Amino acid sequence: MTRGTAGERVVLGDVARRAGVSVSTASRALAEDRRISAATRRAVREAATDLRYVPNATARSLRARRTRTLGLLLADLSDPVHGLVAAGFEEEAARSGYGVTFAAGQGDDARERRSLRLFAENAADGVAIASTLLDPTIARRLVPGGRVVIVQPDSPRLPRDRRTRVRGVIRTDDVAGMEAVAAHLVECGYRDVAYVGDGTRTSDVVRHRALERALKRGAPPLPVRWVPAPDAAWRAPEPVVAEIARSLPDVLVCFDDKLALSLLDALRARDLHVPDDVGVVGFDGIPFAEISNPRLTTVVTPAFEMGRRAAAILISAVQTGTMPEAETLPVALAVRESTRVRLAPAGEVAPGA
Amino acid sequence: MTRGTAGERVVLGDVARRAGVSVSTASRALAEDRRISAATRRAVREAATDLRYVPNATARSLRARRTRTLGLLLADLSDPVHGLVAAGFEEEAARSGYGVTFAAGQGDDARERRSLRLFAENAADGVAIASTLLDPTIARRLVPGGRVVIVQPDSPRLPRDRRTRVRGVIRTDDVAGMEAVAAHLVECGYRDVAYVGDGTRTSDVVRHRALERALKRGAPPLPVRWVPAPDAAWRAPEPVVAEIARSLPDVLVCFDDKLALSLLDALRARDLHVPDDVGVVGFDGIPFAEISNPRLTTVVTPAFEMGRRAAAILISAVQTGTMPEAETLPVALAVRESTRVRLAPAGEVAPGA
DNA sequence: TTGTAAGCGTTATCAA
DNA sequence: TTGATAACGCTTACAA
Repeated sequence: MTRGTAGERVVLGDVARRAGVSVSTASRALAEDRRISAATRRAVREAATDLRYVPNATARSLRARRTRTLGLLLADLSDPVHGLVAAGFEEEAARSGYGVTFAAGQGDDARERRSLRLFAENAADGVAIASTLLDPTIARRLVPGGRVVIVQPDSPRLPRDRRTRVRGVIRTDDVAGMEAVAAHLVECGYRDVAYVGDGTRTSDVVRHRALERALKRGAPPLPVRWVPAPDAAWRAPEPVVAEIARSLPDVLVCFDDKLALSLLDALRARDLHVPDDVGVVGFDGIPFAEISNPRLTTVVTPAFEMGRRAAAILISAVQTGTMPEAETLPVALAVRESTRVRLAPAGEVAPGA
Repeated sequence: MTRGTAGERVVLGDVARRAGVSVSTASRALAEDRRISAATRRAVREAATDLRYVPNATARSLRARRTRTLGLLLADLSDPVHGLVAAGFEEEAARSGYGVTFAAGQGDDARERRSLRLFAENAADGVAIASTLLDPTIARRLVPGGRVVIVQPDSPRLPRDRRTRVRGVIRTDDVAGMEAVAAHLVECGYRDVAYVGDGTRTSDVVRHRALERALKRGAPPLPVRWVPAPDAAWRAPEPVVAEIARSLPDVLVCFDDKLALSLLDALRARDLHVPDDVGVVGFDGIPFAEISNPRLTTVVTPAFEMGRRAAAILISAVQTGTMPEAETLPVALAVRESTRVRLAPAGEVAPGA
């Protein structure tokens, strides 16, 4: 028995020897190179199967100067939205034969930089960053080829308006989402609207402002109260609800579903009934928003699809060498049980007419 | 300017040249090798920083025959339990300087094998498999070193009893969990108990049987009805609830929280009130079980911790060469609102006395 | 159509 | 304490 048949690692040389050809022929044969005769190709394939040959991607990557690996950095893997983004990212990457290595930043700047460095050392062909506070410019610097796509950027440094053109950014159309929310609130006859959010994150500011603007454009124009809720408020919503209860608004528009659902629970603990005492609107459309009690009215965002697009864009960037322009994915308002028509019964009464 | 200062990739040779030493010295210096003088070490470090040198992990891995990378294969990344497992796994791996590459099997056998093969080609130092149907023996064969740890194995092929000793397996103490559930059910005075699950997955069978046995041991012994619910029933629970409604049990013990929560919603849609008309018990303790309405009584499992342990065990196996024995992590019953004392008011009446 | 040999960027062996 | 040099396993000019 030749070497390689035993416990030793089987390498291409072993396959070549068994097939009675040279290493280069074996290499080409396994790559289905047309220059190698069909017979030789089959012989090599068989030798490879017999020996249970597993190609060494490390050696291949070193030689080829590309790893067929994508890096994915996100804030928290256990978050439902991020889980969906990651799932979509992995699915698309796998479809194209790319591996995915991932890291969670946990909102810790040092950790995020360390992760990007790890991606760099491991020579990821591209990197996606989802919902982290990291400055995109810094992120691009930390990734050698600059092949970075940012999903739902939350850095305060990124231009907030829709006109500025950026490359390699994927976001949801939060403005349109909030416009739909505003229209729905008006339709329901809500007057005293409160927005609940932390007041600093980019996506929070974007959503908050979009809501304000849309409501200001109405007839009559409606103001929006702001109820501050720290970033982790969804883990301990009671203080926020206490603040809310001091002067109950008609409806609460929440930064995201996690917050909205936890508020639902905390409101119930205070015997405040949704939607009778107060309406609640979420943002994201996570699965549990569909089966909460009451079911949550929310803006459904395509989290899984964002992940897919991020991977697709990266792979295309790797292959073409140019990073596609920013994409904004559509969202949809799902009206459910946590909001309802308030004053007049639903009808032909044009609001403000 | 020497080569490497420009856009070209900076390699160790560039650092060595700038520091005025040889490549080998530079390599050792960056590895903080004691044999290199402190002065030289600092000089090399500085050169590296100046040039923004990023070591090439691919080359290092090729030479060192280990990648400092772990593979994680799970069924569905967007599932809350898996998300937590993944988060724990990544955290522990990162703590030890390991990267994590992951893949989702989506219950597709071919896809799972392909993922394991990808891990093999990329020479992951170890692989963790969570909640997949893959036969552990096959899994071990597909991973070169056999360094596999299986989290919550769901293969029908794995020995189900607690005596058999296996290596590299991490599971939760589902039997103890169901015993606690049984005790709670008895305490509540439930008589007509139904178990809802798909009837095939290992964890389903384990939980089902454990519940049956625990209830059979009571005084009086209680039987358990079985309500079949296909694997994906939580996406479309209506047919299951229809079946349940034909003859309403006192309490539903569900395979997992996802199923329990979706049943909660479907029951409500039918005007069946929980816990007044029927009690509901879940399993897993996912975050939303704490804030559902009613809040879900469930067996809380340490999903995040399972991920941590899996990574820790793998890393130790990589370093020591031996795979630690199976671990069973403790669970805890969380009694919440979806179950309640039924017949007699809560009191000193010993059940069955 | 196939073989020879160079080289990807490290680390480790052996000398000095 | 440091330096030359040979691997690691693969792909790809360049030859034949």
